[in-house]
Amino acid sequence: MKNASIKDIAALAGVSTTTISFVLNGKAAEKRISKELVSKIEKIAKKLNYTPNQIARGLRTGKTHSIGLMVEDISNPFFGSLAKVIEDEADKHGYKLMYCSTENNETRARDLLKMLEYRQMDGFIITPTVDLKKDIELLVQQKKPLVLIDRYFPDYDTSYVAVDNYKGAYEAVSFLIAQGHKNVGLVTISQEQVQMKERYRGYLDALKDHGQVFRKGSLLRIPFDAARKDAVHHISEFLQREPRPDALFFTTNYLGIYGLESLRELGMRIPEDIGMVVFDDHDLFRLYTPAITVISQPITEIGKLAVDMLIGQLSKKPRKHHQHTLAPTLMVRASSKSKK
Amino acid sequence: MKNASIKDIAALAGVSTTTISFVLNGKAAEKRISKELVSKIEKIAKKLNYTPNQIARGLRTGKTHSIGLMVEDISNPFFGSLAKVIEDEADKHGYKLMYCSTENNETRARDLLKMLEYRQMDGFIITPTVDLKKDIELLVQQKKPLVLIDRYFPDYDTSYVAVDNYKGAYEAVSFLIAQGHKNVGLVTISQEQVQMKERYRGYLDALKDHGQVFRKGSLLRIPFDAARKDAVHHISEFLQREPRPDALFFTTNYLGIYGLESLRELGMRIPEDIGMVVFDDHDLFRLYTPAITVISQPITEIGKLAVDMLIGQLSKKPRKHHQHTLAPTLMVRASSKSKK
DNA sequence: GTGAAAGCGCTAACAA
DNA sequence: TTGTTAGCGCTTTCAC
Repeated sequence: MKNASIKDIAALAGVSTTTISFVLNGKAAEKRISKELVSKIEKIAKKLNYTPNQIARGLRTGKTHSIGLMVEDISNPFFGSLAKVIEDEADKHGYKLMYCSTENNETRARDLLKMLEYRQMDGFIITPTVDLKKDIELLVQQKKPLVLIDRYFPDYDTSYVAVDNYKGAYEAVSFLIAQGHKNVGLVTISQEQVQMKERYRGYLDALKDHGQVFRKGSLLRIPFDAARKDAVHHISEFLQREPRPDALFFTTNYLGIYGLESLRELGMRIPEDIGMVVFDDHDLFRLYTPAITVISQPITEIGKLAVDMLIGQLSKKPRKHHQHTLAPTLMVRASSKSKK
Repeated sequence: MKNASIKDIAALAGVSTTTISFVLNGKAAEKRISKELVSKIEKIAKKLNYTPNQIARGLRTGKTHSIGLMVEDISNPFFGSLAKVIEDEADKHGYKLMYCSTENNETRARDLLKMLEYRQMDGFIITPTVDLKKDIELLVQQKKPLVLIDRYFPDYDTSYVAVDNYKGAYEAVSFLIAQGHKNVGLVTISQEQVQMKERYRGYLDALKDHGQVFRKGSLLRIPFDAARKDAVHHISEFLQREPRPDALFFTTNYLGIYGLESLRELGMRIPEDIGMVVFDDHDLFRLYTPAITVISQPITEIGKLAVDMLIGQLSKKPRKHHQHTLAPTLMVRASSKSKK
């Protein structure tokens, strides 16, 4: 059984498709179509189980009422939660999401962006990979509604909502130092994303401002796409190299998780043997014993803001780019020495 | 700047849109279009940065190459991971996903399904809510490609891929009993979903088969939409009612997480004060001290199978419904007494 | 108050 | 080897 079309209704009602279209789009009053006709049409539509074909409508109106959402990895709870907030918020405005995970793979990200364009998304909310700048620029030039989240291009003017990564990292590391840790190491990923650079910079400045010197050996970079096992292994090796760090700052939640695995393998105790702070919260960190201190991002706020900004672009003609940098929160828990 | 259309290319190349369409759809050879023309057209297309409008194409072909994915909650790592597998697998076949979270809300689920239909999804992968049966039946009647995941309707014949929930629960509870627990309680949600019913049944049968009697007081049902705080509170109360259970089986990962919070609040030790097993794995359970024994679902297999089944339906005409019930795995860790 | 007809961008019979 | 044309389902202008 094919789906009923506006034509079928027209045939049954004995009127033109135009009238049907008017009625079904709530323009009956405006067009002063008779009450009887309206109710007759509505009855037929209901009986035929009519659903307007959004593809056809989209072709005609140029609007799909769909938003393309590109995150790094939907299975990461940070992005999963963000996606959910975005979905809810978009829904309030009548938009649906087509989503995809870049997995931080440049080629994949580029292909996905193309696909989203092909599919005529009305707007985009994107966690860009480093090399996606050119493609993003193109979108902006074409005046496509677009909001970047989680990261952005420092030297290119787009709308984005991110978090003060520098500040978060600075606070995290300063906190570790204030708690009495003498040799804070950094575990980060090996990609040059702004937010990671900022977290790195925050780490360096915190060391400097508190009279600690940065040693190259205190830095561990793990490939983004490293398998869990390999990543854990890297961290374990890192932890056994002299001079051993007495605290670690992890720049992402999954690195923190790997870290916990590694510490457990090595039988190291937190915070006696090593202190730690992680960027991004997670159920695991909250409930771990001892509970892990984290830098927590305001996920709901990020998501809502991103959608609202996009909706703004979608509706208003003359658009300006807006940048929002939200403050992350240091959630002090028990994963560092107590102050001395 | 508007997007270039096939017309623009045709105008520039001085040929008809048909020819352009053939060339751009790889039918140049078949239609024996001259090499020069082909390369000329391709050059123009590239210069105009041409991207075919999939909406228009979709309208014409009736295919959107999109799959509607409805999960319970994308921010739950179980569904997040599943979504990722599905996305990857669908991508291999050239399909993109439009996704949404039902949040186990019937009205919402129904609306979302409608939206996915409006948007002419070629097929559907769905985690249905209990009352969605009628709507699903309608889809099946219309011969829409459809695969249910995680749950299904026992009395309605559709394709689905799920896990042997009964067996998983039975094993979990039998294990707890075998480890010496005398009073195993059940913490589940208050909705009548098949998979939950099955887990409940597995629990009851395991008790019976091992000579334990079921007491009503050993059962706690938590509303699906309970706020974290309330849920934790419920569990805490439950744990303080006499006679206290000496082990708990949680039917979902988030219930298990709430449980952990509750136990921590009450200062109860695992497994000395209470043993536990959770249905669904999670980083938290794996890394918690002590590590929590779980029933783990084969997420990758579920996702791949679901997509492959759907693709099968998408391509082949005469379709049969296939049901797959995969075996979950008991991952024994340290959250129960040692055998005595 | 209602209808005819054009057209959104693309594909695919059918022609030439 | 290439072009003409109709049409996918809907919206919308203009006409009556």
